[in-house]
Amino acid sequence: MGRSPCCDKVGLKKGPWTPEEDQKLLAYIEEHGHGSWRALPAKAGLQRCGKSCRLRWTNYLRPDIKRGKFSLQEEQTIIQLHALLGNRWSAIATHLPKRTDNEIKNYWNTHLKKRLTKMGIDPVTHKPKNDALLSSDGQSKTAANLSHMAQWESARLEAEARLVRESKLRSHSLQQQIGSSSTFASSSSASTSASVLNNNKPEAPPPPPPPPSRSSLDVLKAWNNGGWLKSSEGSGAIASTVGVSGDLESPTSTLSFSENAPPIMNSIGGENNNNNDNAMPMIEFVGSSGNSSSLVKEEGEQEWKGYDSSINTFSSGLHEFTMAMEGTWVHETLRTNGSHDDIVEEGFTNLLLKTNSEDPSLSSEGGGESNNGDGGSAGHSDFYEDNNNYWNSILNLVNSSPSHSPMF
DNA sequence: AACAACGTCAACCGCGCAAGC
DNA sequence: TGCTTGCGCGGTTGACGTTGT
Repeated sequence: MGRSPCCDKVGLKKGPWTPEEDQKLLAYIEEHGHGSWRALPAKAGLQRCGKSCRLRWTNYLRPDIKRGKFSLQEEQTIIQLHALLGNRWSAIATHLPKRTDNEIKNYWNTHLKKRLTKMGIDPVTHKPKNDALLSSDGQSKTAANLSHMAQWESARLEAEARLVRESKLRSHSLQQQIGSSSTFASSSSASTSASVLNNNKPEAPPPPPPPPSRSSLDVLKAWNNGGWLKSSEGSGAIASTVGVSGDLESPTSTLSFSENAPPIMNSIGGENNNNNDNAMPMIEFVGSSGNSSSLVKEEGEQEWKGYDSSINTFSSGLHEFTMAMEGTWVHETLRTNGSHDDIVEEGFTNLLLKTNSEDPSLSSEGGGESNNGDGGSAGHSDFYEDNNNYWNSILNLVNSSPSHSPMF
Protein backbone atom coordinates (compact mmCIF):
# COMPACT_ATOMS: atom_id res chain seq x y z
CA MET A 1 0.00 0.00 0.00
CA GLY A 2 1.31 3.35 -0.90
CA ARG A 3 4.48 1.91 -2.21
CA SER A 4 6.50 4.57 -3.85
CA PRO A 5 7.12 4.20 -7.55
CA CYS A 6 10.39 2.57 -8.31
CA CYS A 7 11.55 5.45 -10.45
CA ASP A 8 10.95 8.15 -7.89
CA LYS A 9 14.57 8.45 -7.02
CA VAL A 10 16.13 11.61 -8.23
CA GLY A 11 18.72 11.20 -10.90
CA LEU A 12 17.17 8.23 -12.57
CA LYS A 13 16.74 8.74 -16.23
CA LYS A 14 13.47 8.29 -18.01
CA GLY A 15 12.41 8.34 -21.58
CA PRO A 16 13.92 6.81 -24.67
CA TRP A 17 16.96 4.65 -24.34
CA THR A 18 20.18 5.65 -25.98
CA PRO A 19 22.33 3.19 -27.89
CA GLU A 20 24.93 3.48 -25.16
CA GLU A 21 22.44 2.49 -22.51
CA ASP A 22 21.27 -0.38 -24.64
CA GLN A 23 24.84 -1.52 -25.02
CA LYS A 24 25.48 -1.40 -21.31
CA LEU A 25 22.36 -3.32 -20.49
CA LEU A 26 22.97 -5.86 -23.19
CA ALA A 27 26.57 -6.39 -22.19
CA TYR A 28 25.71 -6.79 -18.56
CA ILE A 29 22.92 -9.27 -19.08
CA GLU A 30 24.91 -11.29 -21.55
CA GLU A 31 27.65 -11.63 -19.02
CA HIS A 32 25.80 -11.95 -15.76
CA GLY A 33 22.18 -12.54 -16.59
CA HIS A 34 19.68 -10.07 -15.30
CA GLY A 35 19.46 -11.44 -11.77
CA SER A 36 17.63 -8.97 -9.61
CA TRP A 37 16.25 -6.23 -11.77
CA ARG A 38 16.30 -3.84 -8.92
CA ALA A 39 19.99 -4.27 -8.39
CA LEU A 40 20.87 -4.45 -12.05
CA PRO A 41 21.05 -0.76 -12.96
CA ALA A 42 23.69 0.00 -10.38
CA LYS A 43 25.75 -3.00 -11.33
CA ALA A 44 25.44 -2.22 -15.00
CA GLY A 45 26.19 1.42 -14.52
CA LEU A 46 22.84 2.63 -15.70
CA GLN A 47 20.91 5.59 -14.39
CA ARG A 48 17.66 3.76 -14.80
CA CYS A 49 15.28 1.97 -12.51
CA GLY A 50 15.19 -1.78 -12.62
CA LYS A 51 11.74 -1.78 -14.00
CA SER A 52 12.78 0.29 -16.95
CA CYS A 53 15.70 -2.04 -17.58
CA ARG A 54 13.48 -5.08 -17.48
CA LEU A 55 11.06 -3.50 -19.88
CA ARG A 56 13.77 -2.50 -22.26
CA TRP A 57 15.22 -5.96 -22.20
CA THR A 58 12.00 -7.91 -22.56
CA ASN A 59 10.47 -5.69 -25.18
CA TYR A 60 13.41 -4.67 -27.24
CA LEU A 61 16.88 -5.97 -26.50
CA ARG A 62 16.20 -9.64 -25.97
CA PRO A 63 17.83 -11.54 -28.80
CA ASP A 64 14.93 -13.84 -29.51
CA ILE A 65 12.55 -11.14 -30.53
CA LYS A 66 11.10 -10.96 -33.96
CA ARG A 67 10.36 -7.45 -35.03
CA GLY A 68 8.50 -6.11 -37.97
CA LYS A 69 5.24 -6.74 -39.62
CA PHE A 70 2.94 -9.35 -38.25
CA SER A 71 2.20 -12.20 -40.56
CA LEU A 72 -1.31 -13.09 -41.52
CA GLN A 73 -1.15 -16.18 -39.40
CA GLU A 74 0.01 -14.20 -36.44
CA GLU A 75 -2.90 -11.85 -36.91
CA GLN A 76 -5.30 -14.74 -37.00
CA THR A 77 -3.76 -16.18 -33.91
CA ILE A 78 -4.09 -12.94 -32.06
CA ILE A 79 -7.70 -12.52 -32.99
CA GLN A 80 -8.64 -16.02 -32.04
CA LEU A 81 -6.80 -15.97 -28.79
CA HIS A 82 -8.20 -12.60 -27.98
CA ALA A 83 -11.66 -13.97 -28.54
CA LEU A 84 -10.88 -16.63 -26.00
CA LEU A 85 -8.64 -14.85 -23.54
CA GLY A 86 -9.50 -11.21 -23.86
CA ASN A 87 -6.80 -8.71 -23.06
CA ARG A 88 -4.48 -11.28 -21.56
CA TRP A 89 -1.58 -10.20 -23.65
CA SER A 90 1.01 -12.25 -21.92
CA ALA A 91 -1.07 -15.37 -22.37
CA ILE A 92 -1.58 -14.53 -26.00
CA ALA A 93 2.12 -13.88 -26.42
CA THR A 94 2.77 -17.37 -25.16
CA HIS A 95 1.33 -18.62 -28.42
CA LEU A 96 3.23 -16.20 -30.60
CA PRO A 97 6.89 -17.05 -30.45
CA LYS A 98 9.26 -14.16 -30.62
CA ARG A 99 6.56 -11.59 -30.11
CA THR A 100 6.25 -9.66 -26.90
CA ASP A 101 3.05 -8.99 -25.11
CA ASN A 102 3.65 -5.29 -25.49
CA GLU A 103 4.04 -5.62 -29.22
CA ILE A 104 0.93 -7.72 -29.51
CA LYS A 105 -0.98 -5.29 -27.38
CA ASN A 106 0.12 -2.39 -29.51
CA TYR A 107 -0.67 -4.21 -32.70
CA TRP A 108 -4.09 -5.06 -31.46
CA ASN A 109 -4.84 -1.54 -30.38
CA THR A 110 -3.54 0.13 -33.48
CA HIS A 111 -4.48 -2.34 -36.18
CA LEU A 112 -6.69 -5.26 -35.37
CA LYS A 113 -9.09 -3.51 -33.07
CA LYS A 114 -9.73 -0.84 -35.61
CA ARG A 115 -10.25 -3.28 -38.39
CA LEU A 116 -12.76 -5.27 -36.44
CA THR A 117 -14.56 -2.13 -35.43
CA LYS A 118 -14.61 -1.00 -38.99
CA MET A 119 -16.21 -4.26 -39.96
CA GLY A 120 -18.94 -3.79 -37.43
CA ILE A 121 -17.51 -6.29 -35.01
CA ASP A 122 -17.16 -5.51 -31.39
CA PRO A 123 -13.45 -6.03 -30.66
CA VAL A 124 -14.24 -6.82 -27.08
CA THR A 125 -16.87 -9.46 -27.52
CA HIS A 126 -15.95 -10.45 -31.06
CA LYS A 127 -19.58 -10.26 -31.89
CA PRO A 128 -21.27 -8.20 -34.52
CA LYS A 129 -22.36 -5.02 -32.91
CA ASN A 130 -25.89 -5.23 -34.17
CA ASP A 131 -26.07 -8.76 -32.88
CA ALA A 132 -25.19 -7.56 -29.44
CA LEU A 133 -27.95 -5.06 -29.61
CA LEU A 134 -30.46 -7.56 -30.74
CA SER A 135 -29.52 -10.25 -28.35
CA SER A 136 -32.30 -11.30 -26.10
CA ASP A 137 -31.88 -12.00 -22.45
CA GLY A 138 -31.47 -15.64 -23.03
CA GLN A 139 -28.80 -15.09 -25.56
CA SER A 140 -26.97 -12.74 -23.32
CA LYS A 141 -27.10 -15.27 -20.60
CA THR A 142 -25.71 -18.02 -22.70
CA ALA A 143 -23.04 -15.81 -24.08
CA ALA A 144 -22.12 -14.87 -20.59
CA ASN A 145 -21.93 -18.51 -19.67
CA LEU A 146 -19.58 -19.18 -22.50
CA SER A 147 -17.49 -16.24 -21.52
CA HIS A 148 -17.41 -17.49 -17.98
CA MET A 149 -16.24 -20.89 -19.04
CA ALA A 150 -13.63 -19.36 -21.25
CA GLN A 151 -12.35 -17.49 -18.26
CA TRP A 152 -11.88 -20.67 -16.36
CA GLU A 153 -10.05 -22.20 -19.20
CA SER A 154 -7.88 -19.21 -19.78
CA ALA A 155 -6.88 -19.22 -16.16
CA ARG A 156 -5.92 -22.81 -16.55
CA LEU A 157 -4.06 -22.06 -19.72
CA GLU A 158 -2.02 -19.48 -17.95
CA ALA A 159 -1.21 -21.78 -15.11
CA GLU A 160 -0.07 -24.44 -17.47
CA ALA A 161 1.92 -22.04 -19.54
CA ARG A 162 3.63 -20.94 -16.40
CA LEU A 163 4.30 -24.49 -15.46
CA VAL A 164 5.83 -25.22 -18.80
CA ARG A 165 7.87 -22.06 -18.61
CA GLU A 166 9.24 -23.01 -15.26
CA SER A 167 10.00 -26.51 -16.36
CA LYS A 168 11.83 -25.18 -19.36
CA LEU A 169 13.91 -22.93 -17.25
CA ARG A 170 14.75 -25.75 -14.95
CA SER A 171 15.51 -28.17 -17.69
CA HIS A 172 17.65 -25.57 -19.36
CA SER A 173 19.70 -24.94 -16.28
CA LEU A 174 19.83 -28.63 -15.64
CA GLN A 175 21.18 -29.22 -19.09
CA GLN A 176 23.75 -26.57 -18.58
CA GLN A 177 24.84 -28.22 -15.40
CA ILE A 178 25.03 -31.61 -16.95
CA GLY A 179 26.79 -30.14 -19.89
CA SER A 180 25.20 -32.34 -22.44
CA SER A 181 21.96 -32.38 -24.24
CA SER A 182 19.58 -34.66 -22.54
CA THR A 183 16.51 -36.29 -23.87
CA PHE A 184 15.03 -35.57 -20.54
CA ALA A 185 13.52 -32.25 -21.24
CA SER A 186 13.38 -32.11 -24.95
CA SER A 187 11.75 -35.29 -25.99
CA SER A 188 8.95 -35.64 -23.60
CA SER A 189 5.99 -33.45 -23.58
CA ALA A 190 6.46 -30.31 -21.66
CA SER A 191 3.63 -31.14 -19.38
CA THR A 192 5.25 -34.42 -18.56
CA SER A 193 8.60 -32.90 -17.95
CA ALA A 194 6.94 -30.24 -15.94
CA SER A 195 5.42 -32.75 -13.67
CA VAL A 196 8.70 -34.57 -13.32
CA LEU A 197 10.65 -31.47 -12.68
CA ASN A 198 8.13 -30.26 -10.29
CA ASN A 199 9.29 -32.83 -7.87
CA ASN A 200 11.93 -30.37 -6.98
CA LYS A 201 9.36 -27.90 -6.08
CA PRO A 202 7.52 -27.88 -2.83
CA GLU A 203 4.27 -27.69 -4.60
CA ALA A 204 2.94 -27.48 -8.07
CA PRO A 205 1.54 -24.22 -9.27
CA PRO A 206 -1.88 -23.91 -7.84
CA PRO A 207 -4.44 -25.14 -10.27
CA PRO A 208 -7.16 -22.70 -10.97
CA PRO A 209 -10.34 -23.37 -9.15
CA PRO A 210 -12.51 -25.94 -10.78
CA PRO A 211 -14.98 -24.58 -13.23
CA PRO A 212 -18.60 -24.90 -12.49
CA SER A 213 -18.86 -27.39 -15.28
CA ARG A 214 -16.44 -28.92 -17.68
CA SER A 215 -14.23 -26.29 -19.12
CA SER A 216 -15.15 -24.74 -22.37
CA LEU A 217 -12.33 -26.47 -24.13
CA ASP A 218 -13.31 -29.83 -22.82
CA VAL A 219 -16.66 -29.13 -24.21
CA LEU A 220 -15.13 -28.08 -27.45
CA LYS A 221 -13.24 -31.29 -27.65
CA ALA A 222 -16.37 -33.18 -27.02
CA TRP A 223 -17.95 -31.11 -29.68
CA ASN A 224 -15.19 -31.91 -32.08
CA ASN A 225 -15.38 -35.54 -31.34
CA GLY A 226 -19.01 -35.41 -32.10
CA GLY A 227 -19.34 -37.29 -28.89
CA TRP A 228 -21.96 -35.26 -27.37
CA LEU A 229 -24.15 -35.86 -30.27
CA LYS A 230 -24.33 -39.36 -29.05
CA SER A 231 -25.78 -38.38 -25.78
CA SER A 232 -27.31 -35.04 -25.69
CA GLU A 233 -29.03 -35.29 -22.40
CA GLY A 234 -27.88 -32.22 -20.59
CA SER A 235 -24.51 -31.60 -19.11
CA GLY A 236 -23.98 -35.27 -18.52
CA ALA A 237 -23.59 -35.60 -22.20
CA ILE A 238 -20.54 -33.50 -22.08
CA ALA A 239 -19.06 -35.30 -19.17
CA SER A 240 -19.64 -38.59 -20.80
CA THR A 241 -17.62 -37.68 -23.81
CA VAL A 242 -14.56 -36.10 -22.41
CA GLY A 243 -12.89 -39.41 -22.10
CA VAL A 244 -13.26 -40.11 -25.75
CA SER A 245 -10.47 -37.86 -26.75
CA GLY A 246 -8.06 -39.86 -24.71
CA ASP A 247 -5.87 -36.98 -23.81
CA LEU A 248 -7.60 -35.89 -20.74
CA GLU A 249 -5.51 -37.74 -18.28
CA SER A 250 -4.43 -34.66 -16.54
CA PRO A 251 -6.83 -33.74 -13.86
CA THR A 252 -6.08 -30.16 -14.48
CA SER A 253 -5.86 -29.83 -18.15
CA THR A 254 -6.73 -31.15 -21.50
CA LEU A 255 -3.94 -29.33 -23.14
CA SER A 256 -1.12 -30.96 -24.95
CA PHE A 257 2.13 -29.13 -24.83
CA SER A 258 4.05 -31.74 -26.64
CA GLU A 259 6.91 -30.19 -28.47
CA ASN A 260 7.11 -32.68 -31.21
CA ALA A 261 3.76 -34.14 -31.54
CA PRO A 262 1.42 -32.37 -33.84
CA PRO A 263 -1.68 -30.86 -32.46
CA ILE A 264 -4.41 -33.28 -31.83
CA MET A 265 -6.60 -31.96 -34.52
CA ASN A 266 -4.33 -30.94 -37.28
CA SER A 267 -5.41 -30.10 -40.69
CA ILE A 268 -8.74 -31.66 -40.78
CA GLY A 269 -9.46 -32.10 -44.41
CA GLY A 270 -6.48 -30.24 -45.61
CA GLU A 271 -2.84 -30.14 -46.17
CA ASN A 272 -0.36 -28.74 -43.88
CA ASN A 273 1.44 -26.01 -45.63
CA ASN A 274 3.28 -24.79 -42.64
CA ASN A 275 6.97 -24.97 -42.82
CA ASN A 276 7.58 -24.11 -39.26
CA ASP A 277 11.20 -23.88 -39.97
CA ASN A 278 11.65 -21.53 -37.12
CA ALA A 279 10.13 -23.89 -34.68
CA MET A 280 6.92 -22.05 -34.51
CA PRO A 281 4.24 -23.90 -32.73
CA MET A 282 2.03 -25.77 -35.04
CA ILE A 283 -0.69 -23.27 -35.18
CA GLU A 284 -2.75 -24.84 -37.83
CA PHE A 285 -6.19 -24.02 -38.81
CA VAL A 286 -8.71 -26.52 -39.66
CA GLY A 287 -9.42 -26.65 -43.27
CA SER A 288 -8.25 -27.33 -46.64
CA SER A 289 -7.39 -25.29 -49.38
CA GLY A 290 -6.33 -22.69 -47.34
CA ASN A 291 -3.55 -22.71 -49.57
CA SER A 292 -2.18 -19.82 -47.87
CA SER A 293 0.54 -20.14 -50.39
CA SER A 294 -1.81 -19.08 -53.09
CA LEU A 295 -3.02 -16.17 -51.16
CA VAL A 296 -1.42 -12.93 -51.97
CA LYS A 297 -1.31 -10.92 -48.87
CA GLU A 298 -1.75 -7.34 -49.69
CA GLU A 299 -1.49 -4.32 -47.58
CA GLY A 300 -4.47 -2.98 -45.79
CA GLU A 301 -7.85 -4.54 -45.73
CA GLN A 302 -7.48 -6.85 -48.65
CA GLU A 303 -6.76 -9.90 -46.64
CA TRP A 304 -9.74 -9.26 -44.46
CA LYS A 305 -12.32 -9.50 -47.11
CA GLY A 306 -14.78 -12.07 -46.13
CA TYR A 307 -13.91 -12.00 -42.52
CA ASP A 308 -16.64 -9.58 -41.69
CA SER A 309 -19.35 -11.82 -42.95
CA SER A 310 -17.78 -14.92 -41.58
CA ILE A 311 -17.25 -13.62 -38.15
CA ASN A 312 -20.85 -12.63 -38.04
CA THR A 313 -21.87 -16.18 -38.45
CA PHE A 314 -19.26 -17.39 -36.00
CA SER A 315 -20.35 -15.06 -33.35
CA SER A 316 -23.98 -15.55 -33.84
CA GLY A 317 -23.38 -19.22 -33.71
CA LEU A 318 -21.95 -18.93 -30.28
CA HIS A 319 -25.35 -18.36 -28.89
CA GLU A 320 -26.62 -21.58 -30.34
CA PHE A 321 -23.51 -23.40 -29.32
CA THR A 322 -23.81 -22.32 -25.76
CA MET A 323 -27.38 -23.32 -25.65
CA ALA A 324 -26.33 -26.71 -26.79
CA MET A 325 -23.77 -26.92 -24.04
CA GLU A 326 -26.52 -26.39 -21.59
CA GLY A 327 -28.25 -29.35 -22.95
CA THR A 328 -31.25 -27.43 -24.04
CA TRP A 329 -30.60 -27.48 -27.67
CA VAL A 330 -29.39 -30.04 -30.10
CA HIS A 331 -27.28 -29.38 -33.08
CA GLU A 332 -29.66 -30.49 -35.74
CA THR A 333 -27.29 -29.96 -38.55
CA LEU A 334 -24.65 -32.15 -37.06
CA ARG A 335 -27.19 -34.74 -36.21
CA THR A 336 -28.56 -34.96 -39.66
CA ASN A 337 -25.31 -34.71 -41.46
CA GLY A 338 -23.96 -37.63 -39.58
CA SER A 339 -20.34 -37.29 -40.52
CA HIS A 340 -18.57 -34.80 -38.46
CA ASP A 341 -15.66 -34.65 -40.82
CA ASP A 342 -17.92 -33.53 -43.57
CA ILE A 343 -18.89 -30.60 -41.53
CA VAL A 344 -15.39 -29.55 -40.81
CA GLU A 345 -14.52 -28.74 -44.33
CA GLU A 346 -13.54 -25.21 -44.18
CA GLY A 347 -11.36 -23.65 -41.60
CA PHE A 348 -11.17 -20.38 -39.94
CA THR A 349 -8.34 -19.41 -42.17
CA ASN A 350 -10.43 -19.93 -45.20
CA LEU A 351 -13.30 -18.09 -43.80
CA LEU A 352 -11.01 -15.37 -42.82
CA LEU A 353 -9.40 -15.20 -46.15
CA LYS A 354 -12.29 -15.56 -48.47
CA THR A 355 -11.61 -13.13 -51.18
CA ASN A 356 -13.77 -11.12 -53.39
CA SER A 357 -13.23 -13.61 -56.09
CA GLU A 358 -15.39 -15.95 -54.17
CA ASP A 359 -17.91 -13.39 -53.26
CA PRO A 360 -17.60 -10.18 -55.15
CA SER A 361 -20.37 -8.70 -53.15
CA LEU A 362 -18.18 -8.57 -50.14
CA SER A 363 -16.56 -5.36 -49.32
CA SER A 364 -14.28 -4.51 -46.52
CA GLU A 365 -16.17 -1.46 -45.52
CA GLY A 366 -19.14 -1.88 -43.33
CA GLY A 367 -20.93 -4.34 -45.51
CA GLY A 368 -20.86 -7.09 -42.99
CA GLU A 369 -24.39 -7.05 -41.87
CA SER A 370 -25.88 -7.60 -45.23
CA ASN A 371 -23.47 -10.27 -46.30
CA ASN A 372 -24.94 -13.30 -44.79
CA GLY A 373 -24.28 -15.53 -47.71
CA ASP A 374 -20.90 -16.95 -48.44
CA GLY A 375 -21.23 -17.49 -52.09
CA GLY A 376 -24.92 -17.33 -52.52
CA SER A 377 -26.10 -20.73 -51.50
CA ALA A 378 -24.63 -20.50 -48.06
CA GLY A 379 -27.54 -21.11 -45.88
CA HIS A 380 -28.30 -22.53 -42.54
CA SER A 381 -25.79 -25.31 -42.68
CA ASP A 382 -22.90 -22.98 -43.35
CA PHE A 383 -23.94 -21.05 -40.37
CA TYR A 384 -23.22 -24.02 -38.15
CA GLU A 385 -20.16 -25.05 -40.05
CA ASP A 386 -18.65 -21.68 -39.43
CA ASN A 387 -19.40 -21.90 -35.79
CA ASN A 388 -17.87 -25.30 -35.56
CA ASN A 389 -14.78 -24.30 -37.46
CA TYR A 390 -14.30 -21.25 -35.38
CA TRP A 391 -13.95 -23.32 -32.28
CA ASN A 392 -11.94 -25.96 -34.02
CA SER A 393 -9.44 -23.36 -34.93
CA ILE A 394 -9.24 -22.09 -31.40
CA LEU A 395 -8.86 -25.63 -30.16
CA ASN A 396 -5.98 -26.13 -32.50
CA LEU A 397 -4.40 -23.03 -31.21
CA VAL A 398 -4.76 -24.16 -27.69
CA ASN A 399 -3.40 -27.54 -28.52
CA SER A 400 -0.42 -26.06 -30.19
CA SER A 401 2.70 -25.81 -28.18
CA PRO A 402 3.57 -22.60 -26.48
CA SER A 403 6.95 -24.01 -25.72
CA HIS A 404 8.82 -21.57 -27.86
CA SER A 405 7.39 -18.62 -26.20
CA PRO A 406 9.84 -15.81 -25.83
CA MET A 407 9.11 -15.98 -22.19
CA PHE A 408 10.91 -19.28 -21.89
C1' DA B 1 5.38 25.47 -47.07
C1' DA B 2 2.96 25.35 -42.86
C1' DC B 3 -0.09 23.49 -39.95
C1' DA B 4 -3.35 20.10 -38.16
C1' DA B 5 -4.92 15.58 -37.69
C1' DC B 6 -3.95 11.05 -37.38
C1' DG B 7 -1.20 6.71 -36.70
C1' DT B 8 2.38 4.13 -34.51
C1' DC B 9 4.94 2.29 -30.87
C1' DA B 10 8.42 2.59 -27.10
C1' DA B 11 8.15 3.59 -22.58
C1' DC B 12 5.91 4.70 -18.27
C1' DC B 13 2.54 4.05 -14.52
C1' DG B 14 -0.05 1.78 -11.19
C1' DC B 15 -1.89 -2.29 -9.58
C1' DG B 16 -2.04 -7.14 -8.06
C1' DC B 17 0.24 -11.27 -6.86
C1' DA B 18 3.48 -14.09 -4.63
C1' DA B 19 7.68 -14.98 -2.17
C1' DG B 20 10.45 -13.89 1.66
C1' DC B 21 11.07 -12.30 6.20
C1' DT C 1 0.11 -13.64 10.36
C1' DG C 2 1.13 -9.44 8.59
C1' DC C 3 4.36 -6.59 6.27
C1' DT C 4 7.81 -5.67 2.68
C1' DT C 5 9.80 -6.34 -1.61
C1' DG C 6 10.24 -7.64 -6.35
C1' DC C 7 8.21 -8.86 -10.48
C1' DG C 8 4.93 -9.07 -14.16
C1' DC C 9 0.84 -7.48 -16.36
C1' DG C 10 -2.40 -4.40 -18.61
C1' DG C 11 -3.64 0.32 -19.46
C1' DT C 12 -2.10 4.68 -20.80
C1' DT C 13 0.92 8.35 -22.37
C1' DG C 14 3.65 11.05 -25.28
C1' DA C 15 7.17 11.57 -28.80
C1' DC C 16 7.80 11.01 -33.39
C1' DG C 17 6.52 10.08 -38.12
C1' DT C 18 3.12 10.31 -41.83
C1' DT C 19 -0.74 12.02 -44.25
C1' DG C 20 -4.16 15.39 -45.31
C1' DT C 21 -5.66 20.19 -45.90
